[in-house]
Amino acid sequence: MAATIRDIRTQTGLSLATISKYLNGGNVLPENREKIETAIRDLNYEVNEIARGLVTNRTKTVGMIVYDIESMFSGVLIRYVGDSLRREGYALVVCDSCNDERIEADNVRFLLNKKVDGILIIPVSRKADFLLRAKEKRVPVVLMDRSFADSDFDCVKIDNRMAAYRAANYLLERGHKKIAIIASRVEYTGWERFKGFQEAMGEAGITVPEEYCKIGVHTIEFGHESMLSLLELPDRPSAVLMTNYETSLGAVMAVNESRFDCPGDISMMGFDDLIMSHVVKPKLCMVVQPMKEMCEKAVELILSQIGGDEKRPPIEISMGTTFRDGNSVKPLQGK
Amino acid sequence: MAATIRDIRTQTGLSLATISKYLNGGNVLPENREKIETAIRDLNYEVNEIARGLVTNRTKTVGMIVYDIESMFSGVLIRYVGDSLRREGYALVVCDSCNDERIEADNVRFLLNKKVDGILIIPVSRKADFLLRAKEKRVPVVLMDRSFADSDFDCVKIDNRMAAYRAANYLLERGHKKIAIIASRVEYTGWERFKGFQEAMGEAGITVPEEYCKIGVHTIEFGHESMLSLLELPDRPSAVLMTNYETSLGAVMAVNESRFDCPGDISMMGFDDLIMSHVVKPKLCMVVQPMKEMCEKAVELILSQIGGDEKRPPIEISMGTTFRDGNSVKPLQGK
DNA sequence: AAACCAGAGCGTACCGTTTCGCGAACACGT
DNA sequence: ACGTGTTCGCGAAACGGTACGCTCTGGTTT
Repeated sequence: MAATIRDIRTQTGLSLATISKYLNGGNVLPENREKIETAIRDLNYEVNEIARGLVTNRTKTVGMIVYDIESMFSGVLIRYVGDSLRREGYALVVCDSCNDERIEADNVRFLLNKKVDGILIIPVSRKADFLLRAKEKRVPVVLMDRSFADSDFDCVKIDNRMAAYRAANYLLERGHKKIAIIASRVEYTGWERFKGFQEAMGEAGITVPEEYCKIGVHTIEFGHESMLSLLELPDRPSAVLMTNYETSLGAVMAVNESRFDCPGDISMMGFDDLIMSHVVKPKLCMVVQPMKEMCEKAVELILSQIGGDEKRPPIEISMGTTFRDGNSVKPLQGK
Repeated sequence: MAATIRDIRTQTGLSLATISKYLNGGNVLPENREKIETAIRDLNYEVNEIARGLVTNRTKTVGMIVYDIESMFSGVLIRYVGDSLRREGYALVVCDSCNDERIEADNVRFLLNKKVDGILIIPVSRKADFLLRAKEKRVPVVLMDRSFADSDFDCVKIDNRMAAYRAANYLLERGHKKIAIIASRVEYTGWERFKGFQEAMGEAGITVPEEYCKIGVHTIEFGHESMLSLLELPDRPSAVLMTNYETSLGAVMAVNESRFDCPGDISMMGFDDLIMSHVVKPKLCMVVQPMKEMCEKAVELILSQIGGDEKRPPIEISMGTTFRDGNSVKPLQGK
């Protein structure tokens, strides 16, 4: 049905090799170039990427595996990554791990089978085993947002420890001493943020009571119930740090439902300036991650691996965060 | 590097044809089946989907073009569609039209060039012209959420007119007469919902004053500013119907910022029960679309087109909506 | 015993590109 | 006039599968 390179041959009288060379930007005589171009227009020929892929072993497709597509965070990453890739002519195939290591491993297999040129992944598993197959097949991998202790994959993430460290200091500087935190146990980022928080508090000479540390999962529900229980403590904290987007939302929701007022009765500091945050009241002070830049870097890395012939040592990029001001933190002057 | 079907041949001594037949579920002698299976295990052979695609003209990949990936609505659809497709062994390539018809047309070209087996699309354009190339190449298309007046594509959507009609009646039944609406001019769904609303109001013998009809775009910003201006009217409406997710959020945000109370001063009814809605106060009464079912149907349709040999007439599926109760509507008894 | 048939295997021609080795043509400096 | 590059084009062999149409075998009909 569709025109092939052979049709171009018959119309131009040139050989396949010459036409292929032209198609791939090689040098051909101006006269021949002319012929080929008109033939292409006449037959409205388009190269068949499948056939090309068969011989070049390239599909111009990369896969992205996200830990949980329901989380806003991965949604945003998908968008930016898709944009950047598309600009380079690559398609993006998205897979959702649903926070399940088994599904995650399956996704890797699926993508390798689909012969993607590279894999971007926000991992669920704590170990890199399931990525072995990719390495064996020399399919480039770039980790996003989370990394493994020992692996030698490219990686783009933010400095979580520092982000939380500074967030804690922000509260400390405004006179808060009784600061609680809502973080996560299992996820890398949540845990690192918890450590950063601990560090800042330690340096300020404050030991955080155990009931101020809500360590669970990064979900709206957990943020919600954690905040409710914090509010009911006999010795209520004066400020709370939520370490990701979902917990931030859950916590705000909890405060709004309660008889307490923010920032009157309790100050809050959130994470991730996604669209939803503009809607909730009060306007949250928060740590914002440079998501777009992160995605662009990740795409840059994966393309450099795909394009580069000789293997280079893995690159790990750690990005800084910024603050967004709001009115959810009350300065405690005299206290 | 990787084992090919020819390696299986040398190990088993069988012919390519037999092995291929086995791989595609054909009948082979038990003895040969045994040989092939061990060979596959020994060499850990996997069929090369690219090579297969070249001859079958199938890529086991479908494309999805969404009008705007930033909208939560499309995000959710992507997830459900991805899930369903994956279950059938298909990969999903996502493209974002950014609400731009030119980009949309480009996306179609891109996907066709990538030789996807089918295209799911939530269109931006009002006319089907840009899908012509797909039709020419006999690549199946299924429209989602929005349809064209005259085209003959499969389509899955909800009954927007009826949804809004019933929403309006819900308010009317609770004694509201001064009802405003926030809808959209350009988007199909918003406009249809506006018509349904008009119809219900007309049947109730009420003419909606022009200043109660905020017809613009389906964005948070528009919802926000519309609600603000409604609140400032000398003759304030007693209830407002927002016709999609984003405008619902914007409107809630506006009320929360204002000196008015919902449902005390003003009743609200929203659209689309997405996660964000749980967070905002008050809990919104809303119309909810059967998104998951919609996606499953869409996938079913596209796969039936891909699999089916003979062309069948296009199918248009219209789905009903349900209500979610909240406390954002105050019954006006005596009035 | 002839005719027929189902089931299984096989050869081989594709599918639409890229790539490699080689040779022709041409320009250039001596 | 003659080697010596350089540029460009060509034929043909991959790449890794599928599928058409054929043969062969052995059992069942008639």
